Amino acid sequence: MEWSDLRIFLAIARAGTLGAAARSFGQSQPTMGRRLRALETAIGHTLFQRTGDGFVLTDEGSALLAHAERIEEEVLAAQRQLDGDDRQLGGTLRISSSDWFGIHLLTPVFAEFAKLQPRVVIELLTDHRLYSLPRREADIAFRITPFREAEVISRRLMHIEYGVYLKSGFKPPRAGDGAGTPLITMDMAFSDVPDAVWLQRVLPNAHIVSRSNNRDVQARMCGQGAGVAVLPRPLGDGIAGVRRIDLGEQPPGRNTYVGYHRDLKRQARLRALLDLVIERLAN
Amino acid sequence: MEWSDLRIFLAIARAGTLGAAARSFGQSQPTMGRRLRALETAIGHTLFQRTGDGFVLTDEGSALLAHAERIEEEVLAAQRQLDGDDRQLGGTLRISSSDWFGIHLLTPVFAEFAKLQPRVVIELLTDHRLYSLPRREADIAFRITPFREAEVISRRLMHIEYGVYLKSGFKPPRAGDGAGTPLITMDMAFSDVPDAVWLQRVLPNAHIVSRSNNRDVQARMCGQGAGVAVLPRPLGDGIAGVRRIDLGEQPPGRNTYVGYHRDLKRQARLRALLDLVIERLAN
DNA sequence: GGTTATCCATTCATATTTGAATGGATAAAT
DNA sequence: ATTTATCCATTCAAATATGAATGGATAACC
Repeated sequence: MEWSDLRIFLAIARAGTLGAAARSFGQSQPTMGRRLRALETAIGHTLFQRTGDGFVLTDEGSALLAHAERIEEEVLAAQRQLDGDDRQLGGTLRISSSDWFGIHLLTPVFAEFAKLQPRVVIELLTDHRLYSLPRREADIAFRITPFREAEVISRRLMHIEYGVYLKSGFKPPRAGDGAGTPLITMDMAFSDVPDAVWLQRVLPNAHIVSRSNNRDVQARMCGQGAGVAVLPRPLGDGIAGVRRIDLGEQPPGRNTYVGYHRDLKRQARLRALLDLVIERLAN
Repeated sequence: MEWSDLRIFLAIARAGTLGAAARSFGQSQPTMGRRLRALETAIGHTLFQRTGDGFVLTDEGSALLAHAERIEEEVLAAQRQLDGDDRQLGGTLRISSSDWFGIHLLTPVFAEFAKLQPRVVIELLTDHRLYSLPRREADIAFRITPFREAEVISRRLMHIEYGVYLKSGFKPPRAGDGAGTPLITMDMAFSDVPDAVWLQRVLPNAHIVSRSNNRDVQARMCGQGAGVAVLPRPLGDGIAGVRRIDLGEQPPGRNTYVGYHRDLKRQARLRALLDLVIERLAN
């Protein structure tokens, strides 16, 4: 049984004749007659009596009419819900990013977005797992490496400068040496990131006192006077009690990329959030 | 939007891949893919994310899934109801017949049918209107004239003999005369029915004292001694206190026909009732 | 690294559905 | 009685949907 034939049945029941139903439904009279016949055959019951004046519902037809009307209501409810979500940009967006990026750069933008689109729920995931966009583990991802997946649409979002930071009032280390200088750096798994490598090259005699995979942790240790740290400038410049020091050269910056799955290209809420992020952060 | 495509959507959501859905649904993979695309276009939302491992519901897809499942339940409820009506022979049957025929001949059969099929409600209409079968004013009609409508399926049901009746103990009139004999006969509109014409021919000098369109009224008057009446024998033979008299020749009998609309040919309850009526009454 | 299995998307031939045109039946108007 | 309008059913050509075959991509296994 074709569910769509129920819609034909509804139209005929309401119009009372095949011709009138055809005209209002936008399909030809013989087609509607045939599809009604197909429905009657599929369902095993005569739904109308055919007269010269039109079609009269049988008892079975009347019973089915009640069901068909409820089905129609459910279809319309579905359409209203989806239209409403679209127009009101309701729904959830799952975002993945690194921790400091999410905390310091994304939250202001998301707070602004929440005021603009109060019905969108943003779920920000900041652990180090690489969330799979194809598997819908995340809808939008911010990464420091370019996206390689074919089904991901991405762009470079911004360039982030890094800086070297030390607690205010502490004596800066000597560039090219660093003896006696405690370092705060990335954890072992990320010890090969460009800024960590750079720091050990510039202060070859310094010693590491603290490792973390969390930039905020590094920043807090630095602020407590534990040592020297390379931090993204958006983060470091905002930490109280630390200053940026000059070691004669700049640490390497990083690009940040944003990507989403191509199947969500036309999703209104994703587009709206992305537009705002780009407007506020892109450089 | 084709409602049937919702069924495709349901199958894919449940199977998780296009191929598996196609195999279980009995339609090819490309067709299901196309119909899903058509649905997504019609509804204006992406319902699945396509991955190498199969299809993953979007939020919109999940919302629609809930609606689609309710629609499916409604369709199945409709099918169960119609199947149940059919199997249990539930529903209404509207029957039209003349009054005495309904009262004396049909009621015993209908009482028996009610015991066999307690869920069928029989509505017996015995006024003189010619109920229209095409307009579903009646489902089955019993008439003394053959059915002429093209869409009506009919058959001769039985031959009914008529007899002349008089109160027991009264003196029979003289055939060919009837002077001084009161007659009980049909009303003016039906004064030309064969038995009424016959009675006046056989007793040309008799006088009419009572007319009625109701055979039971005629029989009751006869039983009260009001006069002579021609009655259908199934009726007259059952009246207490009257006897059938012989005027030298038999009054004309009548055939009774039964008809129903051809669109109801396969309706189970109609067939069942008709079979029982034929079994009990046909001659 | 090569092979196999599984996935979805696309192409092209075939099957099915659809609609314009026509015809028969009926009712209403003239 | 004839004409007109409206109804549904049927035929045949055109349009659309469908499925078999094929190809590209990915993951798992050897």
